[in-house]
Amino acid sequence: MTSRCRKVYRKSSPPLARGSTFRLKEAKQVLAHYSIPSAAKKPQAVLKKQNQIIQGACQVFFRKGFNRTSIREIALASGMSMGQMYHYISSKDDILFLVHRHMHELWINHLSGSGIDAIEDPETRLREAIKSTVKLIIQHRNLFQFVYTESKHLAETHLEMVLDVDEKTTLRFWRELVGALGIPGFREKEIRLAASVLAFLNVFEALRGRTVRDIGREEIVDFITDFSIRGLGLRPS
Amino acid sequence: MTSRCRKVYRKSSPPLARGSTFRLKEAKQVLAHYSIPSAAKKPQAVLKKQNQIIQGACQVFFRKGFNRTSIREIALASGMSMGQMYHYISSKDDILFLVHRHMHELWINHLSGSGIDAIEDPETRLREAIKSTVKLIIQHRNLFQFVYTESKHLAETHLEMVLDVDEKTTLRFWRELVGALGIPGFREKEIRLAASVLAFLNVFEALRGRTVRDIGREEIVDFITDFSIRGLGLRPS
Amino acid sequence: MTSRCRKVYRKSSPPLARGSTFRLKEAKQVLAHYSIPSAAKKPQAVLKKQNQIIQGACQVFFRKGFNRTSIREIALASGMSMGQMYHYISSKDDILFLVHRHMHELWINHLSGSGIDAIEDPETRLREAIKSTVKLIIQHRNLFQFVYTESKHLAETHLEMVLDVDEKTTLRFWRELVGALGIPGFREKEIRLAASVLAFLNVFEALRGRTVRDIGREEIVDFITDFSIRGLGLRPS
Amino acid sequence: MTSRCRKVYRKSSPPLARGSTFRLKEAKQVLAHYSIPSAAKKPQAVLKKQNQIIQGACQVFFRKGFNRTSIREIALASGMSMGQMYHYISSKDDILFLVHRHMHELWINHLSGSGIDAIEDPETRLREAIKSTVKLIIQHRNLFQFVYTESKHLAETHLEMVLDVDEKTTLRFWRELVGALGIPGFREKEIRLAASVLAFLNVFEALRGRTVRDIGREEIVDFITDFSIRGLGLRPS
DNA sequence: AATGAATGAGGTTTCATTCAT
DNA sequence: AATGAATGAAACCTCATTCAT
Repeated sequence: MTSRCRKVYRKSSPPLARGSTFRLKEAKQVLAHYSIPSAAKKPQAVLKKQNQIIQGACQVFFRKGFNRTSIREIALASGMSMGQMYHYISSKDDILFLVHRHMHELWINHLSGSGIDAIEDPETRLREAIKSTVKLIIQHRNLFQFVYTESKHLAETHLEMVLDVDEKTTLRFWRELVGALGIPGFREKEIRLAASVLAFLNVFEALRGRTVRDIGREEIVDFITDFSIRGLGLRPS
Repeated sequence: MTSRCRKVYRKSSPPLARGSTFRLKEAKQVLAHYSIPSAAKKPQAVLKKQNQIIQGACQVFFRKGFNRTSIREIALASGMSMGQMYHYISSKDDILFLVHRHMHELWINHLSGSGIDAIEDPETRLREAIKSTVKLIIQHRNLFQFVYTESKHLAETHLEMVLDVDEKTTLRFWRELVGALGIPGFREKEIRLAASVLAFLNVFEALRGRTVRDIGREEIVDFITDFSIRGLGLRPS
Repeated sequence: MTSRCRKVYRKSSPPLARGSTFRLKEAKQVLAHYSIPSAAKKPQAVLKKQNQIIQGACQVFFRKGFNRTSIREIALASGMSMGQMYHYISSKDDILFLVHRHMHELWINHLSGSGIDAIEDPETRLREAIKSTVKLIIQHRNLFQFVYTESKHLAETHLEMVLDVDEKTTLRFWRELVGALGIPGFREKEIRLAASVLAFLNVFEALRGRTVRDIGREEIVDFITDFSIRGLGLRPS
Repeated sequence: MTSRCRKVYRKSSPPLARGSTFRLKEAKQVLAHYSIPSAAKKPQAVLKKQNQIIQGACQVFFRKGFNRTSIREIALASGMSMGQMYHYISSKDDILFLVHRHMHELWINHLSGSGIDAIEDPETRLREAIKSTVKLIIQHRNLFQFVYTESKHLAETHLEMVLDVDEKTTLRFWRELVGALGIPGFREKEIRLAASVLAFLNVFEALRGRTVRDIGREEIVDFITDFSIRGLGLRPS
């Protein structure tokens, strides 16, 4: 009753970069290892169609939430018949996972494009990463809000996968950045805790921004950035 | 299809304390103004039965989530027949609201009992409020996690009410505390933003603690407290 | 994928009478131990409604077979709504099992009523049992044909139960009768084999009678009876 | 809803050998007159591909039954694409018919190879035919079980054809053998009845052998053979 | 006040068959 | 001749809510 899913995912040994220099490129590689089984043969068609599904699903999901959205509605919004859709996915949960992965890709690509990895100074790098992330999340508020509140409805296998992705991309990314700061008194434990808290704070506007919707985006971005930096004991620029 | 609820709540003008001294007592009063319509006559019986429902519902909700839990299961866990339960509530959403209110009551009572209101020094008062709240939330992790992730599935009327309660108790409480600090450069906007962020950070462990479950509760409490205090630009004790 | 059923049956230690005198009464008791879980409370209502379902289901099953019959059709033929029907069963397979049990009950009651158990002479008793059984089966040709060809479509749990019932009523009954004959050279093995073959032959008309439908029932009954008796090496009356 | 099949078979007047000497050769000829329409041109390719389909289908059918097996699975097991498969058949029912015909061919070839037709003495010929048939059926238990229990799910046209084949090969074969015995009191009616019963008994192990699986094959073969011979009033060797 | 049976719309998923390439 | 993507009609089952007792 708990789980309605029967098929399992193929994750061919998702590699976890060891060492102190986890960067965005590696995060991308990690993502590539998680895929949804499909009856279709051509990988390219799969990618295209799954994107179509993601787009359609988001339209409805953001409005009604995961549970109140029926597969029929998703198919309609994606411009596919239900039969066709099930050619490219195997369950409703699969769609949620696709959206989840889409969110991660969006974030990674955004950061890659903003040249974070190239910044030398660890403190500046962290600040810019936060700022850039918060901006993105505010911009795609619906997506992040949806993913962060609905992922928990996934059934076992899918849930594990989602947590896995999170752990191996987001958390690892922040941990690396915090670790590079060399804050006195911060050992592995504190670093991980800080990384987790940073990742959490980033998503503030998407999850609880309702109450501060009258405040400008810029101000919120700056506030969260400064709050995070100061929270770590650093001095805001 | 979006909303299955037809009955509306009686909220007889929920009063919002004006002035600079919003305290926990007033939060309690606010809460008292939100109630669920029931076909039953005796108010006391209603209270008792509704508590029974809350207890039963939580047992199942925490395990299976709101949507996967059927009314029948809640009735069973509450030791009532379905017919009886519908005497004291009018819809499944009502139950979610009851749990929500229960969470708020728990928090207010907890803070009341810890003598926060009596602390003179604003900085100490804030620090203790945070610490006490984070402790409570970790202790009742399931409840807070459930409420914070499931509330958004409520249909219109119920959702408004939930947000209203939040606004008039939690947020107002933190705003008052932050406002009393007199941080330079903090006008109403910044104060509200800070209050929102604090309230959000408190709930970190319940929402994202999964990733730091190997770290001791005490350490997490202290970390969140210090992080919050520093984030506001204050000096941790 | 193989089994769609999740709920299991309560069989509270189905007793298997030991010793040489298994009779129809005991077969009845065995049957009573197999039941279908139902959300309903009053056992009497359950019995009545389940009978209603059996009657309705048979109307459609005999015409279209198990797989081609939808539950909607069964509900319709039973004069119930689908919701109501699912109050008294939990799956389509349950209905098939109910029909199976119904067939066994019919047979046991028929034999009970024909005074088989009272016949002293083992040979006469066997002959009469065969004759009586074959008659019944021809009379309820559709029912027996249906049960004997469709039972194998059941999923695991249900299939086991059906085989169990068969083993503990039908087969045991014939084994007892054959055993009482004291045929020279017949040890346990031969007795069980003979019992199985007899049970199989009885159902000839229902399964393959199509090809001899122009021949009178009486003649078929006599032919099968004599064939069976002679087959065992006995002398027909 | 009852029948999903639209295409009909070409049976160019299947000839029924008249006279008292129906033999296996003629049975083969009868079979040859039943075929499945195909869009393909070369008859030989059709035969080869259809055999491929039969082999693949059986793998899955025996495991999951007709209804639970999807066309896709059959195509996979046959090493064909779905499109290709539909070049050589026109419906799922066609496949069931192919398997049915395959079973008959197997049986006829088996008997042909065992020299039954050459045996002079009618009693010996019958005994050997039974023995040989039962052996074969036990050996190909899955096939015979499948065909005998699933054929009835066929839609009208196909069902008629299957019964036709049965009537014109199996039943006619046994009728001829029994007729040749010249049993006193056996007129056409009794002969046909006996033939039908013999054909039915042969298949005992495949249909109900589950209950005697601990007993050796040899013993079962001998038991069925002797039982049949005695049942006809003859003396076992 | 209380019971639990009844309703019926709606959910997700499967699959035989057709069709464009 | 061959591929496999696309269709769309059911299929089985669940459940919030109402109602007769």
